[in-house]
Amino acid sequence: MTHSVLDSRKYAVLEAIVNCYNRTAEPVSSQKIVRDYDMGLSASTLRNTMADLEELGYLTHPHTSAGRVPTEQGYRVYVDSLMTDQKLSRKERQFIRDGYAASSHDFEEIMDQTSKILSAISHHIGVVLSPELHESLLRRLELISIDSEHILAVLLMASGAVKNQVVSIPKDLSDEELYRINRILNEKLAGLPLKQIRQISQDPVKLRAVFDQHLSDPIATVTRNTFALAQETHVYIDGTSNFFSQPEFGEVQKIESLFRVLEQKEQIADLLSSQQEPLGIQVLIGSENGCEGMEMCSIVRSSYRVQGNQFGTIGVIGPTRMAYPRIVSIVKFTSQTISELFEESL
Amino acid sequence: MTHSVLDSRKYAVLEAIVNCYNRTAEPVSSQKIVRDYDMGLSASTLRNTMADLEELGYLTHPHTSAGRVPTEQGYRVYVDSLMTDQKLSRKERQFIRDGYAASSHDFEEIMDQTSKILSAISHHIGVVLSPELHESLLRRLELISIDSEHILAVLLMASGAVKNQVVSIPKDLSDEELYRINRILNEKLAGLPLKQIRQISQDPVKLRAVFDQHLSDPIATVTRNTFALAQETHVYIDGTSNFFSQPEFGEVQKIESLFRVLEQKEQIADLLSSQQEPLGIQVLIGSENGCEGMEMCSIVRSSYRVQGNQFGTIGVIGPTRMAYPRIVSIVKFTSQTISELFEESL
DNA sequence: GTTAGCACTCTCAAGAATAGAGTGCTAAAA
DNA sequence: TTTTAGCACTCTATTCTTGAGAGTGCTAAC
Repeated sequence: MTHSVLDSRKYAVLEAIVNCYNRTAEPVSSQKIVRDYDMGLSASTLRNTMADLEELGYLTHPHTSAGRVPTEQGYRVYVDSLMTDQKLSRKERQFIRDGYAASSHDFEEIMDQTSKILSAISHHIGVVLSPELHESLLRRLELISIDSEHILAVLLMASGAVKNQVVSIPKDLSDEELYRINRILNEKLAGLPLKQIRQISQDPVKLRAVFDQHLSDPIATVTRNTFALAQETHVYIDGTSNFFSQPEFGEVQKIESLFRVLEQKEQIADLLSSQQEPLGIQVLIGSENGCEGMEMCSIVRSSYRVQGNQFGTIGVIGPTRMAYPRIVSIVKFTSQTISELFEESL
Repeated sequence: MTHSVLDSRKYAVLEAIVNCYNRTAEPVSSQKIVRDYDMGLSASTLRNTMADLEELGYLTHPHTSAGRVPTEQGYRVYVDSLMTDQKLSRKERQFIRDGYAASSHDFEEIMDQTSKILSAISHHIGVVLSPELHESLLRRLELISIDSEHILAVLLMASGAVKNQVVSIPKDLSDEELYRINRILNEKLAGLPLKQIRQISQDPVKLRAVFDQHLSDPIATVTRNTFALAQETHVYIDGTSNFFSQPEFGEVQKIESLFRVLEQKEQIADLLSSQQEPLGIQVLIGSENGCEGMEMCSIVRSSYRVQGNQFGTIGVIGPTRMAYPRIVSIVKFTSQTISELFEESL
């Protein structure tokens, strides 16, 4: 086969080096390849090829007399066109499914469990970003009186997600009045996406259009306050301590910067959601993630479908030197599984 | 003043050493004390006293020609009878109050915010354990239909805590029937502690006694399933990365064992709740916490009152060498503040 | 185009030497 | 009897050196 830039030997050597480096975490020498991979070439020839690959930017040298290490660019080529799909074993697939069998129908529990499954099976960090609520369809709304000035609004989404929100109310509302408002809100708003409801709630004209003769001052206020909620997604992380067993994180300062980032949930949320197209799987290698302190990490992420056109993201964060084929398969299969899970719960 | 075991000079020296070591994280030499503390004694004399303190078990030697370091026993004496209260500055108190001013009435947000405040002001790890629900009084219960086989039960507690629970229902219940059950459950169960409700729900005799002529098969089932929830507390942790700046955690393996423990939320919950008496503040020094992997850490913890006789726990986890007086004040003040917060929200 | 051979470079581990910090002990001073 | 000065001794930490080993790059032969 012929490739655009490299001849097939260069590709083969690059693949071997990535492979070997991912196993050992140590620079790969020409001899090592001769011994471990039967390429029918001598060490000398390999050295020439390796020098070429280095010139092209796919490999580096830690120092003069060390073996070669793939660069980010090298990994990019590997991920894009070299690596072959690695099917998960029956056991692994079962492990993932079993993980969900144990958890209840509770939305948060499913999210949390997903991060645990991902980290347990990948031996890296598992992250889950809950879907943005604003694409979500409101299934049902329940208003519960707390005290004279507050109510608790429970928003049950079609996906099964539940959002509790303490809402200020303007003046004492009788229980009957509250109940009436509750009924009307459900009648008029259930089934609509949250985004649309928010637009309605902030626009007097639309409010009038939706509620018609039912519109009253209390209704307008309650609606506005209930749906003014900030855009909010939740991040679930598990397996952070897996990073300690990675040899390249032997020094504290390297691991420190990573952990400082991981504590910033918003950053992780951005990291997962930025430029993620629906249902695609995506690999961000090293500094491609654009996240300061995570230059030594790669991310394999995929969105999952909760319901309708509403998506969340799951991912695995590991060292740049990760077993991409395996991790990609894990993330792919898990996102499928979770999507099916939500589908059948409809 | 006279003490039981030690004369006042020994106490003074021990205090000076703890003080100095906590500042520098390095073994304290006799000369260092002469220079930094005006004790009116020569280095020689101090050396004698230090040797005595070592014999008594309050100090150790890393090696022959190094300064002294307090033992856990030494810290124990320091904490129990040596250290003096250190009032928080006006600024610090304001910082804590401001932290709550920003957060809404949402129960979870208050918990989360508390852990953030604790870690930010202490520069250690802030942990919060939500109160066990079973002591909590049920304020209101709301049943929301999900599908033909499930409903969502929303339990609003008197404390403001909210618990969402997906509940299986035996057969199709009409909306009217569900509404009726909801009304009856509220009528009969609101105001009771969850623990009692659980007992009732599992005992046919008690069920009959409470519900009287209203008791029906669906009511019994819904009640049983709704209140069968596992005992559940939530742990909120923030500031874990603060540990990286502690000099005694310069090696990866030391910090690794700590982080492995921190990822086990149940262990942290146990750690916080074991033998915690109401409203007392408590300091667990080093291995006293009985938590494998946390021998190098101390915990300052205190319970807070949410409502009635229902308590949660907050705490700060830091290195054994922590500024105990300051941290104790922080934990004490924060637990007061949070208790007041819940009191006024009643 | 491929390979063997070889000089060269760099790292890593082990050892040696040195400086410095701090103690413990002893004997003198208060 | 308590305190202090003096001094020998111990241990650490740093620096320098050395040697072995791994791996490359280049050159010349196949």
